[in-house]
Amino acid sequence: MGQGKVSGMARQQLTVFEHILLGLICATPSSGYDLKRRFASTPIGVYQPSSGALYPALRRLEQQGLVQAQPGQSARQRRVYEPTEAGRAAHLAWLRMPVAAATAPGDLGLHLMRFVMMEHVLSRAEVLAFLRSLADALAVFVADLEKYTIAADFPDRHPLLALGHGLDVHRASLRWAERTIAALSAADDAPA
Amino acid sequence: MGQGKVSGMARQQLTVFEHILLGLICATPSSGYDLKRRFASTPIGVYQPSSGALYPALRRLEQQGLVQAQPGQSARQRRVYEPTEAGRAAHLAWLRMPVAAATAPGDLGLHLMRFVMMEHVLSRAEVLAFLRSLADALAVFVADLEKYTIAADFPDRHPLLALGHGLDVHRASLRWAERTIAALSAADDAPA
DNA sequence: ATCCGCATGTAACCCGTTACATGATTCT
DNA sequence: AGAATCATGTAACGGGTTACATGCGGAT
Repeated sequence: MGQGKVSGMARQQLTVFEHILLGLICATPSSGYDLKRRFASTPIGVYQPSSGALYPALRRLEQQGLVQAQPGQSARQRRVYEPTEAGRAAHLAWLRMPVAAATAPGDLGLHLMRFVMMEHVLSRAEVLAFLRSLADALAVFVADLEKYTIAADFPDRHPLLALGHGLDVHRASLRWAERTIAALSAADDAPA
Repeated sequence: MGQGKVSGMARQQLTVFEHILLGLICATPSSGYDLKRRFASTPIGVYQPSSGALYPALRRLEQQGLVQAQPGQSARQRRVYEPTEAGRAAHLAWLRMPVAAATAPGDLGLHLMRFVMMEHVLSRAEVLAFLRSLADALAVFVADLEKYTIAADFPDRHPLLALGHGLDVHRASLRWAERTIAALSAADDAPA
């Protein structure tokens, strides 16, 4: 999870958490508390960042010049952050990052997060290309796992069954990607 | 992931990683290097623990009296660990830990790991009960998510689509659990 | 005036990562 | 003997967790 020693000057390469915070701030300027509540109210409370993670991360983003506290506004007991130009650029670049086929299964949650944040930011063509490359990566993974599964010759049953679970789950992801491509391709506009 | 301040005396409550190491050692006594290779050769190299994680973790297990280096044996440049009685008991307790419905989706990988390690250690009845409770937890989660999904009224499309992915994936897990229950119930013995 | 919720922040701790260091074995 | 591999270990660093500290604001 950490990405190790870079030392010396300001570390580029944001953490996943930082990227997500930046994305949320790009969507709507927010204070730390706002972000906290947004995480809390998210469909099923997956991951509730602690204060000790949240505020330092915001400061790091600020120090790297990716976000800035809104100046005028009001009380000084509430720092509402908004993205800088550099911040928006970094966020955009993150959204556009290609899907690495090798790590796609492990990064699935991350890619889903990116998918959500892409809406209204990237073009439909870009979104479709993203989904296409995600589907391709999953297809390769599923194919490899299938090959491995039939070749495998375990003495025990549970390992093979567990492998089967991975296969099922990634096949479901793959089908979702295909279906979503179809859905987004079809809809030119939704009725009210 | 960490479980925070316990301070003072020997911290009980092993980390997931420690539990897995303990499980591997219970299955077959191993040195750190052995374990490393076992991780490496695992179906798809998911997670390759670093030396800096592995050896300290083994020492912690040793200090808590859960494993011990085989004494007689041979060279002192290769510590082969075997479980102590306390270690076996802790491993057993871990395998028998009930599936917490609230966290089951997030702990799915963990539960799969436990499922693999259960073979030949727990009775078939216990394994089936485990799978049953896992299936129940997933069913609840899926039902909740379905309810949430139809109730939800987002202005945007992507969040709903992403939610749909979660639904698909967990439905696949649920089906796997049901199917696996059936498979293990049916087989009294496999033909050669 | 006080009490409670908003809001930000900090200290101690834990553990994993990278990268490096260092013995022992084995092969040639 | 020297090289490659086996095998264990350590230091610096990053960042998340819990738990606590602290100020401001509005309600009673």
